[in-house]
Amino acid sequence: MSFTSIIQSAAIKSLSALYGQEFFKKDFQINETKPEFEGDYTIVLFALVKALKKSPEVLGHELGKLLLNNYPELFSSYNVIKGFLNLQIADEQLTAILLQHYNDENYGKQPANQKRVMVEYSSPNTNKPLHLGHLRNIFLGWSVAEILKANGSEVIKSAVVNDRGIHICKSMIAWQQFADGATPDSVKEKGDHFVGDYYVKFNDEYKKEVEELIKSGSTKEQAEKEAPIMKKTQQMLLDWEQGNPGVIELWKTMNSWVYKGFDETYKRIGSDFDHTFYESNTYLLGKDFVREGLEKNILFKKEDGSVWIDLSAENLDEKLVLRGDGTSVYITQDIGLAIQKFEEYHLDKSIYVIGDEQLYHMKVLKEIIRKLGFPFADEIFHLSYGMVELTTGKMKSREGTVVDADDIVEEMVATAEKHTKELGKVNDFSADELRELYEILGLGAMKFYLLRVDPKKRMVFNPEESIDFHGFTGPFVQYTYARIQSILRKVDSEGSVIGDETSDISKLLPLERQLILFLEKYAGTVSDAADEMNPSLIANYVFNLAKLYNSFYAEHSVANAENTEKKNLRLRLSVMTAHIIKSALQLLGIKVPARM
RNA sequence: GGCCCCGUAGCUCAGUGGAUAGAGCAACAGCCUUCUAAGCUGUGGGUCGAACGUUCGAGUCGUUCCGGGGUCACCA
Repeated sequence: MSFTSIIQSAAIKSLSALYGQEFFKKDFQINETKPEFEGDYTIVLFALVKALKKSPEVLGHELGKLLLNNYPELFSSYNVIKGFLNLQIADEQLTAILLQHYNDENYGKQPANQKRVMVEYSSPNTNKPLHLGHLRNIFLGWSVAEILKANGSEVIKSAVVNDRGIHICKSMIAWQQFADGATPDSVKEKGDHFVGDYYVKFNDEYKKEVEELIKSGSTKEQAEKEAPIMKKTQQMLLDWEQGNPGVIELWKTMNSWVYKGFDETYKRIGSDFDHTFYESNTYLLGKDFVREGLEKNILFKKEDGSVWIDLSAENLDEKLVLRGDGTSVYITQDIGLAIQKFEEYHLDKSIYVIGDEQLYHMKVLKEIIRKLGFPFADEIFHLSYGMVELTTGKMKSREGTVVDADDIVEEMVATAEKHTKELGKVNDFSADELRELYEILGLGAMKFYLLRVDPKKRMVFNPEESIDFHGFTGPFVQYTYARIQSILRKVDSEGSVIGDETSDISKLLPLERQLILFLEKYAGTVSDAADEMNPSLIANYVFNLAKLYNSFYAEHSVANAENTEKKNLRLRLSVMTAHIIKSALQLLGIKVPARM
């Protein structure tokens, strides 16, 4: 149990004893004491003043005295300033916590809670390579999945691959028309980039044809419909839906190129999935539910045969759920897949990591499922995140203003190499060890950068300035870990071990106290991050922990401490800090180096 | 236009109704004979977009306005 909740219940009991009435959590607040005041935790008394008709000062002293009296092992002193009762935690309590947890690599993790959750993320189209926006999505989804696991849930990581549809046919047509039989192998290009090139070629050619048609007298609208390459593409989509063997063969071949490229990227960035759904398998799902919805009068049919849902009562207007010709739109299959997920996997919760541009779409989806009468509608959760924008504006693949995922990863790894060589601290590493270190640092910088901000907020990336390795960054935290390992190696080589004495621990110095108090908060942070599905809470916590440890490190020597007791205390502090850094970074998908 | 999100230091961001609003970057000044200087310490930098309201107390809650973005397709 965290200090905050221990203090909370202690205060509730003491207040009831003092004033003979019941109190609850919501009746007062517990905060961390601001650094300019003496104390560790603060009970804010204002809210109690009215109910008890006592001045905050009197109240504070009465409560403070009783707390100290009733919990002498927990509190060592208190003071009252205005309406704030500041409490100091006893040193013995802090050292006890340290002793209990310092060597527990699972500190902060919760036992299984019998909840099964699916997290869907990544969900790329198979017609172009991944870009920076996908990376935010992937890192976010992966991290949230790990955070939920740490809190005891069973998590299924899933991806939906958008592998069919008109956009896929565009690359296929362009390949037929321009590739002259080229393959990723023949031109030595990564498969997803190779296919992406033909998607771009399609758009170039399409634009050219439209312009020519306009020149020869067509209107813009006509030209866009009549352009030969577009007509061919639409025909190909029909052929695909009818299972034309040649088209299916080409589709399979080109998709396999893309998958190979994606797999390479996923492997490098450390992303994985327990299950992949393919849109080509699921796009027909949902039609049955549309029929059911019509029977139940949840949906209605317009004169032209198209099917709609009226959500104007929910402020969501009318939404099309099936085309007039009976074919699916996006939401049709989403309805089907959403239901299939719950029924097949017996989920308690289904999380979708999707950009905030689809907020409306996801609200509608949830509402439709609710109206269809499925009780799990409330357990569909859209984890929406803001777009990654460039200083020059939005990323658009068609206009070539995207930051390619493979490129940026490569750049980060190269930057890690440059810094490492300049510092020259690991000149004895083998080539393999160096390569591994560069990956750990480069990806650490990249992931931390994308995860340290609140997912909900859109973020700006400046391609001109490379991502930093100093300050509020992954490498800063990794560096702190490496420093601790260095201490532990030194102590180990001297043949010392951490003693198991518990008595005679001298008074804690301010930075030692602060560190223990901060380490204690890790479990609460992991739990908050899970409740809010927000990895940035972990990133902020672990950065502040590293910062605090670095101050401690600069101020006090561990290996050459004043005496054995201090040395043991500081070794424990260091070991626990290292464990938590490793654990927290793992939740962000970031690895730690033993040296850097 | 309807609905939704966002405006905090020059830049990128924390701040979950409580005390004099905090970090990182950038700028400036110090600190390596001692466990890794990718570090530490310090200085400067703010009408929290604006106004009104609720409250003992508002960056945080409410209303209105201003500025930016998203979305409202028989697109995906």
